[in-house]
Amino acid sequence: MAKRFYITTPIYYVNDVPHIGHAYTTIVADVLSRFHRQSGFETFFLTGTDEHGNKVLQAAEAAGKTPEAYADQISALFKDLWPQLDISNDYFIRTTAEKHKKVVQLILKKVHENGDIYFGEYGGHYCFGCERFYTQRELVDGKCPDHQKEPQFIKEKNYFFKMSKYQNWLIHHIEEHEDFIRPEIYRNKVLSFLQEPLEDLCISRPNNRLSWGISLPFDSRYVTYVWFDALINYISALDYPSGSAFKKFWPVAEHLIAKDILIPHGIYWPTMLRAAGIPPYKRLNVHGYWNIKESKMSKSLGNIIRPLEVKEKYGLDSFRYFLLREMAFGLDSNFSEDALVQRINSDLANDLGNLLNRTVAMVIKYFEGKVQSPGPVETIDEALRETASSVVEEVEVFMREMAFNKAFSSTWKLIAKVNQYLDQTAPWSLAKEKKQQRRLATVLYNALESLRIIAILIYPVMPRTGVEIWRQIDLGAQLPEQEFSQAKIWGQYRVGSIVERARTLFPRVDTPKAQGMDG
RNA sequence: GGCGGUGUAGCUCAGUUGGUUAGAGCAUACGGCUCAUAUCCGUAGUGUCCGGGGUUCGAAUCCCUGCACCGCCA
Repeated sequence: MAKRFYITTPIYYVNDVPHIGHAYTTIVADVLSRFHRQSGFETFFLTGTDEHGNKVLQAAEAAGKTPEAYADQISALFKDLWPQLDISNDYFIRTTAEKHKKVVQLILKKVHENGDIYFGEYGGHYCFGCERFYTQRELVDGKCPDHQKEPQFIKEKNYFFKMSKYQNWLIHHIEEHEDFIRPEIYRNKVLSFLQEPLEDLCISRPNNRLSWGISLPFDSRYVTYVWFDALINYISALDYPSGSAFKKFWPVAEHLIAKDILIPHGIYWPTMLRAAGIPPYKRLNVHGYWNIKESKMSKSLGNIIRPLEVKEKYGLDSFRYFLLREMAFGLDSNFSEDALVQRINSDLANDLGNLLNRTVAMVIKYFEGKVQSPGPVETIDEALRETASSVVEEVEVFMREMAFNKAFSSTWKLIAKVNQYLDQTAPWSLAKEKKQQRRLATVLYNALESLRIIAILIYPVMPRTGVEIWRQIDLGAQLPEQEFSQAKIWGQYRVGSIVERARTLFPRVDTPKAQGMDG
């Protein structure tokens, strides 16, 4: 059985510029992809942009552009951002791509022919800006909260998807598959949502009101609305129905989303797939929000965190590490520069960076940079090896569970253990005695070997740092191709390597109080 | 209004099925080392486990109730 892994991010809507939320989701997907590639999985990592709808059309008009040109421009903002955050996606899907539109129409046709799409009438308070209906309760002083305008009551005929027909099947499927939606709190939310009767889903808009969309194959007076367009990207990118990528990767599909789109992904999408005769995805992974200073991030509060600004100021790997270390997957977390600086100084500069630095410095000082072969194993060496081995095992389990905070806290147990090991074996004292040269060589070898392993463990989240550690300890640039299993085998580090003292891994951030980016 | 979540050390949080003196990291204080990015190692803490009531030999954990904050739904 081939080991395969398929991970998706949502496709991001192009009326918004990239912020920390987009960055987090995409970085998590990247870390998972790198980890699975390390673990020998054939991996497909998908991200992209959602480009239809009125908001895009209006923004295009405001900018004096065609919607095509405008979508190209904003889509490129995302596409160009990802390489700068070391995102290793295999494909970038756009909903305006021909291949996507074809699949959307194919699915619509299929579901329509199966009798699961019908024509009906719907009336309600409609906000043209949002291109959606509002309930009375959602309105603030009778006005749309986004546009501060009174919605109009309209009645119109539209196409509906018989979602209700698949409600029982879906409940059953979720109950049978414990891992279908995780963490559990989101699985429970979906199940409790399903306790009420599902309404059918309105899937069209008349094209005289919304022209920027994909035409219904069975009625050209309408375009499809939102979900039958956007969600289908996950299979159109794989060249559904006959593409080899679809056959290989769909059975192992895992989606990654923030909690705001739980219902579309947990309910609409599986029922759509069912109606189209496609098996459901394997798993939906749901994460929480990044709050800024205890409040929600929003344009109106002016507290948008821009990923490239953080990278510029603190470095990319630090940012990636912080995001994964600080958030318990599934829960909300707070982003603050103070917390980021604290992580950088204590975890990265003091613990990890300084460990590499002191180890390499001693090899240079005592052996002119050349790694000597180790001597007999002592009890304290054995304890270090055992810690390394148990940490590697824990990290593997935690990564599979998406418990990144635990995975890295575990990795840091090993880093602390090596610092402690150096303290207890005191190589600087051994260096003073001629007959302790072999013991000195052993201690330094063990520290370097630990660093080799640590680099493999941190590679998914901090690829640049991992590679830099390997370079400094003369293991070359092969870390990205290194199997995770190599972290499990002690003693891989080559005797005779020439270590190199290069740049500081993480400079300490000494500003007493960081400010500017979040306030 | 209905449902759900959260409330534990100064801060961020762990605490499995109820079981000894409630934990980790950071921050703080003191001590040690000097290879290292004034870094590292060790020691020390401090807690009305949101309030009240109950079950139990025993409750942060289970039940009831109140308060605060958050989310989803109507």
